[in-house]
Amino acid sequence: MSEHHPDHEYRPDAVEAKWQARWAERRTNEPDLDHAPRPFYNLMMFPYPSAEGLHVGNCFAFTGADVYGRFKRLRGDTVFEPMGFDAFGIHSENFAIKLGIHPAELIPRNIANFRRQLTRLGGMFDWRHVLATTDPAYYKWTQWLFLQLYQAGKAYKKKAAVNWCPHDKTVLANEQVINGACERCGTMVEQRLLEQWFFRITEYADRLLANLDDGSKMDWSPSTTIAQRNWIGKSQGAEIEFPSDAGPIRVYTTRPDTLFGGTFLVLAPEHPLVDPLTPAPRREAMDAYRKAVASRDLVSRKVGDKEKTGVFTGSTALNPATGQRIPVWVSDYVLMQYGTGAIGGVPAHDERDFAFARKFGLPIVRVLAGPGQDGATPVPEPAVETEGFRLVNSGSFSELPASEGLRAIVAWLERERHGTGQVRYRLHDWCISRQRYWGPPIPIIYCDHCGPVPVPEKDLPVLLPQIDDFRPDDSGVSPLARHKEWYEVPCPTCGGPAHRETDVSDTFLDSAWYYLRYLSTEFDDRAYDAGRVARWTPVASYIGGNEHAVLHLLYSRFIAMVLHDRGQLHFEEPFRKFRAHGHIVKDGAKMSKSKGNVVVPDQYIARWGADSFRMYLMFLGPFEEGGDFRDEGMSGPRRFLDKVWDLVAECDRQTLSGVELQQGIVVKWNQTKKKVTEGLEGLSYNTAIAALMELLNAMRAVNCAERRMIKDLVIMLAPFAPHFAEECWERLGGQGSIFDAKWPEWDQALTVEPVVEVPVQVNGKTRSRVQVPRGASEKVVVAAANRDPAVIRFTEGKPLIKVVYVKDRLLNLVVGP
RNA sequence: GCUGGGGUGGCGAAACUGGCAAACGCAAGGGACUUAAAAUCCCUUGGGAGCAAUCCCUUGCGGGUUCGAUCCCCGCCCCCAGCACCA
Repeated sequence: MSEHHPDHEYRPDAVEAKWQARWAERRTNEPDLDHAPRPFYNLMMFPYPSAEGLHVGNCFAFTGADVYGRFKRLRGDTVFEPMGFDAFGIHSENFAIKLGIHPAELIPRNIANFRRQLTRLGGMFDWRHVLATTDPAYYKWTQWLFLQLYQAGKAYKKKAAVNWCPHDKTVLANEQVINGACERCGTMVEQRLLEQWFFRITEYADRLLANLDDGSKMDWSPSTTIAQRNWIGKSQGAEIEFPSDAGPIRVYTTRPDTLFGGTFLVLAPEHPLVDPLTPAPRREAMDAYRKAVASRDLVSRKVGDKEKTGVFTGSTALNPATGQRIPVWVSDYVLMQYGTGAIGGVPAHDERDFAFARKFGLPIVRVLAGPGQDGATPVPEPAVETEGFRLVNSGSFSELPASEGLRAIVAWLERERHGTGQVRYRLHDWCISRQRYWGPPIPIIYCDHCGPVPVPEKDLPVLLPQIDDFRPDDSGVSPLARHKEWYEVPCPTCGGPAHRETDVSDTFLDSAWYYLRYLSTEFDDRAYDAGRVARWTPVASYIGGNEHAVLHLLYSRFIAMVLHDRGQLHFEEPFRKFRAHGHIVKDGAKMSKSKGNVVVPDQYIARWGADSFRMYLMFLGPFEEGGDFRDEGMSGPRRFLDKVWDLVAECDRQTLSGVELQQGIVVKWNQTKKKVTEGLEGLSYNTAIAALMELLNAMRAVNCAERRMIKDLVIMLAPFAPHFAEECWERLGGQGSIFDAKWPEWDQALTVEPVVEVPVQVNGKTRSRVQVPRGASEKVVVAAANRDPAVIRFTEGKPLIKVVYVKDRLLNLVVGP
C-alpha cells in the first residue's frame, strides 16, 4: 500500500475548519427561499439550550436529520435546514435560580455555546434563519398567536388546580412533583384552584384523530400515531340519568350493557351534588374526607393500585333499569375531569368498582355470563370481557349477547329518555397558564369596566420586564404580579385603570409554531410570510424524539388547524412526514444528569474529528432505535475514512478497464449504490455505512482504484462525512461543492451476479452449494446437485419425496428414511 | 395494570419479513514491518468433537405450523420507554 507523506495525511481538524469557513463564505447552506424549484423543508426538533451544552444524544438526533437533509440535497432538492432554540421555560428558570444568574444573561451564553457546537458538528444549518423563542421579535408573534386563538373563541379562562408546595409556598410544574412531593423540600404537594387560561383543543379531538389515518396528510412513525390515538382516548358510551332527591345524577359509562348490575353510584369529591346529597349529620365526615383528598396533589391521586377510600353520602338514587334505589357514595377514584364526574358502580364487571364494593360491603350482581355460567354463578373476580358473554339478570334484555344487549339498552335509554349514546375523549383542554417568570406574558389586560381586553396588536410584544426577583413565591401567583409598575396599565379600550395578566404562557405554545417562523425571520411585520409558507410547508420531513409524541406534536397540529380554519394557513397538518429517532444510552442506561452518565461531544470531536464522530453515531445502531455509546467504537469509522483518503490519493493507479475478470467488483459497485440510496431513504444509516465499507474492502481486495467508483464512493459518503467528502471531491478535481454534485445512479441489471451459488439442503439441512447460471431451472440445479458427492452421501439409497426449489436461492431435497 | 419497542457471538449489530444465521464494525489472539512501541498490513475468532475432509449444537424459555422458522401462531420469562383509578 501507499507510503505515508506527512503532507497528505488526513487531518480532520484542518479539513473541517477549511470547509466550515468555505461553506459560510460561499453561503453553501443558504437556499433561496423565494425561488427554490424543488423545496424540501428538513426540520428537526430544536433544543432547549442547557448550560451543559450539547450532549451526544442531541448530536445523534441532529446528525441523523442532517444526513437526511444532505442526502435530499444530493438528490436534487433545495433543502432548507434551520436551527433554533427553545429557550423559555422552567428548565432555564430553575437553572438560573440555582446559579443565581438571571436567565436573560444565561440563555444567550448557552445559545452561543450551542451554536458553536452545532457548527463544529458540521450541520447544514441555514444560520440566517436562526431563532430563539426568548427573543421579543419571536415572542411578539407567540403573543399574536394567543390573540388569534382568543379571537377565534378558542381561548377561555376557568378555575383549575395547580400543584402547590405548602413549605416552599410556590406553584410547581408537574415535572417538579416527584411521587406527590415537592422535588426541592420533599413536602407533600397540595392542590390550589387558580383562574387559568385554556385552549379548546378538545373541540378538535375528532379531527386530530381522523387525520392520523389519512395517508395523504400524514406519514408518521406508527409508534407516534398510536401514542396520539391513546392520548386522545376516544370512547363510545352512554350518559345515563339516575334520579335523586337533589335532582338527576348524570353518569357516563362505556358499558351501558351492564346497567342492570349498577348497585351504587360514586361521585367525585368535587362533584357539585355532593353537598345537597349529604344530610347534616354526615357533613362533618364528608368534609373531612374531601379535605383529605384535596390535600393530595393531582399526581399522587392518579396513582393506581391504591386501597380504595370513600364515604357514603347518606342518600340514594334510582337505577332506571332495575327500579331499585341504590346508595350514592363519594370516592377519589372518580375524577371530576373525566366524563360527568360520577359513575355507576358495576362491581361484577369492573375491577375498581369490584374493589370498592368489597371494601364497603356493597352488593355485587352478575349481569354478564360466559359459557357454562348463569345469573346465579358467583363472582369471585370482576368479568370485564364481552366476547362470548350474554346478559343475565337484566329483565327483558336477558339472554342477549353482550354486544347486542349494549345496543338494545342504549336504544331503550333513548326511547325512555333516561339517557343518550355519547362519545367522550380523555384529552383535556390545554392549560397554557404558568405562574412563572420565564415565558411570554399572556397579552391580556383586565379592566374593571371592560373586563378582559386583548392587548392591541400594535402594542405587541408585551415585553417581559427585566426583574431581579424572578423566583416564584408565596403569593401564589406569577412573580410578575409583584411588579405594579409593570402590571398596572391603562385599559386599551377605555383608558381607565387596568392591570395586565401576570401569568406567562406554556413553553409548548412557543414550539407549536416555530417551523413557520424559521421561514420568515427577516419580516418584523408578520408572524410568517404567506408566500414562503405556501412554498415550503407542510414540512417535508420532521425528525425528533418520541418523548414529544403527544404534547408538542399534538399542540402543533391543533394550532395549525385553528389557523387553517381562520384562513391563515393552507394546510391543517403541519408535518407531512415524521420519524421518531431512537435514544443513545450509556452503559445500558439512558443518559441523565442524575445518573451522571451524560456524555459531551467536544472531546470526541477534538480527538477523532466531526466526520468520524458523525459516522460513529450513525453506525452504532439503527437510527430509529438508538444504541449504546462506547468510546472504543470511534476508531472503526476513522480507520475507514483514512483508507478512503489513501484510495483517493491512488485514484487511477489501476483503472477498471485494465483489470481483468472483475465482474464481481462492478456488481458490488452497483449493489452498493442501490443499498446506500435505499438505506438513506429509509433512515437505515448503519447498514448504508456498512455497505460503503464493503465496497471499499472489495476495491482494496482487487487493488482497484477506478476514478468513477471512487467518486461515487465519496458522494455517497458525503451525507455522513460532509467535510471529508468535500476535501476528497476537491482532490479528485471536482468543481464547487460536492453537495451540488449528482447522486450516483445504478444499473439494476448489474446489481446481480451472472453466476449464483445455490445452497443445497437435504431435509432442510444445508449439505453443499452448487454454482449455476442465474435464473437456472429446477432441472439444471437438481442435476448439478445429484452430481455432488456431498449431497449424494445423504440421498443415496433413499426415496426422494419432494423437491423444493426457490430460484437462485435454495434447493431442498426431501428424502425418506 | 395498559400501550409501544426489544431479547441474536466477548461487545455494537446484520439477515431481501419464511430460504446459506452472525454482513459491517469493535475488542481479543497470532504473525509481518520496527532496536522497541504506536500506526499500518496479513491471518484466526459463536460453542463443541476431530490430524483432517467433515459432523453435531446454537437467535430469551416451552410448544405448534412448515420441506424449511431469528421471522408466522399459542403459552411463559426478562429488559427499555410512555401512560397510569379515563368509568
